[in-house]
Amino acid sequence: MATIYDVAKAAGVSPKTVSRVLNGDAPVGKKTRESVNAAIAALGFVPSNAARMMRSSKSGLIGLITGAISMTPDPNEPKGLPDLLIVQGIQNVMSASGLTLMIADTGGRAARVPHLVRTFLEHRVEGLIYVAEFHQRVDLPEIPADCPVILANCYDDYGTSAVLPDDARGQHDLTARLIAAGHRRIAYLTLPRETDATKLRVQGYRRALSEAGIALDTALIITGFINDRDRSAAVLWDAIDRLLSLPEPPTVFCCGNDEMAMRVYGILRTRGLRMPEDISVAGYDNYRAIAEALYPPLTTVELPYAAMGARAAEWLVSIIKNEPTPQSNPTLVSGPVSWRSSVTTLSAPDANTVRFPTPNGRKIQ
Amino acid sequence: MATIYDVAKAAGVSPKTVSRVLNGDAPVGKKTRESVNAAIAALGFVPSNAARMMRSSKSGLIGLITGAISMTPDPNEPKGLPDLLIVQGIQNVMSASGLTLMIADTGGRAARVPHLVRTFLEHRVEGLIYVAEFHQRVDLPEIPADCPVILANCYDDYGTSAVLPDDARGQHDLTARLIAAGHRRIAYLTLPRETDATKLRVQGYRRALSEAGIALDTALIITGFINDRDRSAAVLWDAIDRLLSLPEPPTVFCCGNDEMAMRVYGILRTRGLRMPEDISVAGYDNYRAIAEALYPPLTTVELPYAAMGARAAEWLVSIIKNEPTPQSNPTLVSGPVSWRSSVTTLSAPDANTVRFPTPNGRKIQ
DNA sequence: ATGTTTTATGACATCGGTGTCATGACATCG
DNA sequence: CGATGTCATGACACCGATGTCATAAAACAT
Repeated sequence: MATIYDVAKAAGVSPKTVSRVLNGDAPVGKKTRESVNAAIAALGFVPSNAARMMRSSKSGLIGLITGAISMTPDPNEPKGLPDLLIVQGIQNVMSASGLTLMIADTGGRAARVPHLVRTFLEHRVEGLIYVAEFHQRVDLPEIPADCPVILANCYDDYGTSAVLPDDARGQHDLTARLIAAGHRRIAYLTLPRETDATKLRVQGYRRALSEAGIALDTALIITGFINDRDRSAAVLWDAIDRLLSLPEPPTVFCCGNDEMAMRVYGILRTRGLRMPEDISVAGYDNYRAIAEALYPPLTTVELPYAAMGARAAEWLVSIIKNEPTPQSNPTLVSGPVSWRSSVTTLSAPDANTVRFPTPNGRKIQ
Repeated sequence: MATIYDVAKAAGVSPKTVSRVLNGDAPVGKKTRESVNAAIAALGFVPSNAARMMRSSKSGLIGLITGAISMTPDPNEPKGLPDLLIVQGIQNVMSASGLTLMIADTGGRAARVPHLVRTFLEHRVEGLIYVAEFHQRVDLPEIPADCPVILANCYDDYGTSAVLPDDARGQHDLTARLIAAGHRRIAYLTLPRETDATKLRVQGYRRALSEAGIALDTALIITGFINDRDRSAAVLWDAIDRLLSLPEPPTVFCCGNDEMAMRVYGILRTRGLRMPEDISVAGYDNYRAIAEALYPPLTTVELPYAAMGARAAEWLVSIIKNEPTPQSNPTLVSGPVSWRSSVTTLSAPDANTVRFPTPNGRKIQ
């Protein structure tokens, strides 16, 4: 690869003059500039970032660590991919700020994180963002204080800057909308109960009920997904059966995510129930490949991944540029309810009885 | 940030000795090593990659350009994300080879590619991989011959090394399996006809029919998806209606991808048809979040994204290491058919009549 | 004891750019 | 016309590692 010296020799000038042409930081004679540019083109010269960095000690690099790209050990399991939208949101802000994003992937092994952090520090990144695949607590290795860190979709015990989804508000808003649509018996099929998202969403669910003066019936809250692949399907079937056989069954099923909602569609159909006439379903995530393509399209809550990414990136950029950062920590980002036709409006308060299907399906709506 | 000179001073040795401790390339006295390590720890010293690179002119970096992370202008549209599995496949191979992967994203704008290539060249990457979001022809800016390039999921007109999915074989194998299961009237709802994937898959479909001695009925091949968001849904409804009203309607619908299959499920259900008793459905991609969660689970063809990524990465690594590369160009990678219960086996050859649903749904299988 | 390795360490140049300062050629001004 | 200022350019040091070579001390062989 040609160097600035090669270019200088070819153009018959000093290396410093070539540098000036490259950076435009001092006036250069027109003829000189032309011959330098000709030499650069002829030699295919591209300046070395490493050499530049040596002097300036400004790398222009931001390190991003994520498990998103290869989260699961199973190579063909793209679940959880929506959180890549966080990366997209970050990317947009960074390229607008003239910073280069280096993305590294844990390959699903948390043990690789220290190594990745180390590699980034060797590259003298000016900041680090850690993106988690779901709302969770994390524990990163120690990072020098002069390298600012932002956690996206996760938080730690040391008060590191964090951007999180406002799960409590999301589930609250959805539940409030369901209540406004006339629903009173609202089932909630949760993700694993120990997750932060579930704890917060249950809080939101309860708050919405209490604001509407509806008594909480804990029988309506059931875990609908567990991390055991083999048993998870059975758990969901069982949860739905229990809910449907309640003396006063629910009129709507809220699901921990859109994929669960899709499974619920299938299960309810085998029970002879039609959506949304017989029973309503709502999801969470607004995972559009599912929510829009399902029939009927799914009412769900948007997990504002792209916005979270953008907020995290803006926060980091403002820290690097030494601008004031009015962010509260953690920063909560909320997403809107996406209202689609999987939820029906119950006009009469006594309408919440499960009706049985008519002989053959009809086109709905 | 501390330098090797700071460490040397703190440990009372020369910088070169610190370097030896860091790299272990020459014997160092035990006591000396200990005091150097202590100084490194005390100062939080991390060697600068830039300075290292200056001397060695080995960057250990691989550049990866993709539109996968932010493919769509619409910020919440994660369609097409499965191709990130290519990135995952690459990542695994690279980290095993001790190479650091720098990922850059086009942000959906092809015009950004030259800038990204330039940035990578400034970082002196030892190789480049371009990952396309779907099987397509591309046209990259010129890249110096000493920087090897691999195209993944795409190809160009200049004979650049390319790794592609074997679409013809995938659709052939699926069709052959359907024929073996007794199907004779096999509908094919394609992706846009001008795409490479569709052209190749139609070839595979036709070959499977001709191998089985079944006459081709072009009325069974209809475009089921167009890139116009507003009209695409109508196109699919219309295509299905036309197929169902044929004098001899199909017994199975092959779809251009799993998401289309999910939509087809919904449409067929509104027509009062049950899967798979009344009609079978097959997809393409093996997008598991959909294929496994749908009810009934979807028969589909795996698009071997992870394997393609791995092949591309291995190819690049062997070029960089100057090893012989027995790859043919393009390298075609094929994925297996994932046979699930959305396709029924037709025993009697006269069984291919559409039956109408029984009064209420039953649990299937 | 002397010669020969081996071990342990440092001095110094080098990689490819850029910052600092110096210099010569003009242009401008009082 | 001389003093001052601007323009265009080059010489040289420097950023932080590492390769090369030299050298002193210790270990080993004869």
